[in-house]
Amino acid sequence: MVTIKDIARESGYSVSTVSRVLNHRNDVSPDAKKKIEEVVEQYNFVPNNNAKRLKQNNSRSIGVLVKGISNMLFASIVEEIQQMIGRTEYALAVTYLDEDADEVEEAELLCRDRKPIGLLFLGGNPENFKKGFSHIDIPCVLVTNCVDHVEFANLSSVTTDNIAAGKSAVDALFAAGHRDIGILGGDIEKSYTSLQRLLGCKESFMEHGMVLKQETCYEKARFSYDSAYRAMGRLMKKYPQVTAVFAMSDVMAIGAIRALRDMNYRIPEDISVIGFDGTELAEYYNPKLATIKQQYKTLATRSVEILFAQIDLKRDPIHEIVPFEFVSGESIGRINHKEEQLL
Amino acid sequence: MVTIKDIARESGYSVSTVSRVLNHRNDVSPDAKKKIEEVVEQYNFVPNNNAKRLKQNNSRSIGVLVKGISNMLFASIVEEIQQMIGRTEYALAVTYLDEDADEVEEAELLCRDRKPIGLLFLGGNPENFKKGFSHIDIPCVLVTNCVDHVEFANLSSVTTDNIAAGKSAVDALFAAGHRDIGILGGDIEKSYTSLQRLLGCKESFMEHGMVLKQETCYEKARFSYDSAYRAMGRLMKKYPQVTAVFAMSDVMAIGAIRALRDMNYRIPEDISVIGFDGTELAEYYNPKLATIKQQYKTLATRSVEILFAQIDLKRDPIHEIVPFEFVSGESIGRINHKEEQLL
DNA sequence: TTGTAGGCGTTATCAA
DNA sequence: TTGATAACGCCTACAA
Repeated sequence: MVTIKDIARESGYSVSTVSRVLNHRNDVSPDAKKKIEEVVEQYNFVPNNNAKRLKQNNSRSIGVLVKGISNMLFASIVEEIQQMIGRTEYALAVTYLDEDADEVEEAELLCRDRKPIGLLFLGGNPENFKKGFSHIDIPCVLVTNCVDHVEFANLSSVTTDNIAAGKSAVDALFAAGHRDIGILGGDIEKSYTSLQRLLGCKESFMEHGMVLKQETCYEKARFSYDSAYRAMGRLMKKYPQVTAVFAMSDVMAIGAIRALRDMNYRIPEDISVIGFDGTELAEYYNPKLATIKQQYKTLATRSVEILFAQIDLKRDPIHEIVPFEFVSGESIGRINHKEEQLL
Repeated sequence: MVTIKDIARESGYSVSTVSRVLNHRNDVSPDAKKKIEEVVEQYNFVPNNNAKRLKQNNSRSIGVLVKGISNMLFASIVEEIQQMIGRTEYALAVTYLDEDADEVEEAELLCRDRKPIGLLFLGGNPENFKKGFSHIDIPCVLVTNCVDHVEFANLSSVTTDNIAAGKSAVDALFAAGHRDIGILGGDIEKSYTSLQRLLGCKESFMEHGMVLKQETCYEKARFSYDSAYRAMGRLMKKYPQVTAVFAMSDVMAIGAIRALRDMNYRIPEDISVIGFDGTELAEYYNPKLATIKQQYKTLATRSVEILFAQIDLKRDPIHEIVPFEFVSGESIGRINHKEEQLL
């Protein structure tokens, strides 16, 4: 392995001068710079990151922790972040975590290893933050989630208003004449986002003079096709009158639709379905999925802006709400057939 | 930051002994082990990976380079690999690369940084291997791709037979009576896989007494919904008689179907579509996608087995072909309406 | 502008 | 079974 010493020897300069050139510092003569760069090129030298990071205490990098690898919304957000950071001098260290990993613990490890100057969490469980976030002292932004009732001096958040969005989804179903509405969502004990969306649903029910009976109309699922497929089966069993379903992600919605079709229901003629997230897939699916679209570009942009405001401008953390958008799609129908059949 | 020295001081033992305990070695007295572990626990000490890797020359880890973050097939394979490696003493270092990154260059960096004892490439461009793979000297397996005409002493491959699979896809379309068959695939200059599948298509055409006219019936696209959507539009323009389409990934197939539906074609009544990969989405889509299913479990299992055979048993590299499976779905129809309309 | 030397936290070698 | 001590490759005072 060729090291900085080899480059020093071959170029005729000292290690320090080589190091200076490598780090683009300006206290080097043009001659030295040129010669050293030649040798670096010739030997195809790449500095050893481990040695570098062992010594340095601030790598000019920012870390991204993504919870859930096949989350299309997160994929879009990461892409956006990558483009933004790509234009700066900073490097990006993206780490993909399992859906039930402890992102805060992982963040601690990342900090030790890479010494990032800031962190972006895509998804995250407030419980984990309450438990371990105090160990982290660099500026952070929690994206698509917020931590209520707990304030940290270095933690901002950027999120869609999940309560309002959940309400909006169910409102759309009420507006189409539905009153027997089922809901497919995450485990509200663990997924704070699901809990908030459910609160929104309850609000909508109230506004329409009804009470949401959770035992009957809420069914728990993981955020995957087949888990939603099975959940939809269970929901149908315990709440057969259902004429409309709000699924808390587009993936869930698609799983539910397949389940319903396999039970010979037509979407939206027999049963209406609305999803959440507004991923690309929603507009490519048949029928086009009605959904609540999270503005992934805005989420990404604001997260990065807020992070840098904390880092460079030493701003206090803020908790920002990003607007969402109702996408009508083709999967919501006005209520009719089903009721007639039952009467 | 608490270091090994602190632990040494607090426990009353030397740095070396602490290091031994940390690395689970057995030349340590039970007393020392116990005491040191207590202190480690108490101080919540985690060794510094950078220092560790700087010093060590073989981390017990194996690296995985995944090309294309939102590739569902790869996601499934990674998951499978994770489960397999999870049962061993080895750690996994997964790196996600952009679709047009140079995976071999990245692999070199990974080797420097993490000193893995073996590498798994999910996807990869043979060109990159020809160019730079000679720099890499640890056992590697290229998954879902193979490198023809170039033999490296440390590179195995496990792949679906892309030629046969491509042929099989088009055979299915011929079998349903189609003769005007369009193809949506990657850039055959860059994507070796696409090239092979296209070769398979050509074979099928020949067997059916026809010649595949590439200029007319092949349209290039990226492996994304909207790129395939646009490509389908172009294909329709230059080859309006088309009655069936083979898309070289399920994602492409779905993009194509949306484009066709937007042009008021019904699938499969007017135009048939078959995809490739056999991802979960294929069975959740409407209509259920006909597709060529790659056996991701077998691909994963064999890759890992072959890698370890190279590492532990010093076996020579092998190039293995994994069977594929035709999934009929609901998106292929026998030819009828379209021809009638045209006559 | 350049060079020397010390140290980052760990592991490995060698003696004890 | 333990403990000094010398690396690993790089960065950074400090000196020249």
